Amino acid sequence: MIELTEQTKGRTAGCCNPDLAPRIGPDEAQQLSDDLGILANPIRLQILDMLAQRDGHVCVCDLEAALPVKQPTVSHHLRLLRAAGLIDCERRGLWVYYFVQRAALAALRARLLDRFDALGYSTEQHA
Amino acid sequence: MIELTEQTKGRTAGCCNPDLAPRIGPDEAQQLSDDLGILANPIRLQILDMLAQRDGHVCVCDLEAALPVKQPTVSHHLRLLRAAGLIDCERRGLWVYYFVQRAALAALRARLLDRFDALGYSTEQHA
DNA sequence: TGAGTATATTGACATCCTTCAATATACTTG
DNA sequence: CAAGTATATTGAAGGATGTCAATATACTCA
Repeated sequence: MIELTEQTKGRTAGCCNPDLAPRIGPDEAQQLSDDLGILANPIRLQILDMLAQRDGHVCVCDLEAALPVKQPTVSHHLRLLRAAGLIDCERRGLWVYYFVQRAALAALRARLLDRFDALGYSTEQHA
Repeated sequence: MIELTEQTKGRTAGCCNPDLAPRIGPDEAQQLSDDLGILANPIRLQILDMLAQRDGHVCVCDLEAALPVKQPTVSHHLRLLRAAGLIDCERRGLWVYYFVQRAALAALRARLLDRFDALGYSTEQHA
């Protein structure tokens, strides 16, 4: 009689690769998921797009005027993007000017690309 | 007296680029956001990773064994990934085998990269 | 046909996310 | 300091998302 391991206990044979495991661990998966999550919102994407357009700084009232949400919502998304390190701001008098953190954006892009390539092209080159 | 347009009405001058607008419209932003959203979950990332590893098909029981969530949850995420077109499945007898849709993954990757490059490198080349 | 296994679906619950009105804070200008 | 404007924060409401127990469905084998 064969001892069943915890892994295989309760599963019949015949279909299974009992040693299958993700190459990304839970922590890395969570980190990557957070990276993607901060981008996964139409307002935030549009904000990033506008900030990237005007490499010089952009004041909040312009963003507000160009977006289909109210001022507190714009402020909310700006805060999330700032907490994620993707943008930063600078106060000039009455106005606050936001700008993209290109280094952070580039790092995020690199992380996503690494993962994506590992995902899509590990065993075959093309569909 | 100067007529105020709808755009500039209610805003003072002095800080503003009144003609600022996102290059991505609401629809495209929503689509991109959906693309990112389907990836923005640790379980789904790990599922995609495992499916990409074994290019041959993988049965659900293996996924279930390797993931820290229960069977209905695995099934739920598989359904979302399938609805997004990123994976598909095939029944063989009692078991259902899932596999990556490499073409769809490649297309998604391309869409994200396009946007990302437009975002990060429109006016300057490096941080 | 009936018992058993693999996967899917349903329904409920908790948590997070988005949004906004109301309010607070920061700053300028008179 | 007072009044006015720009932005941030708070608190609440509604919707979306993730999870699981229970159950249903699909299939195999005796």
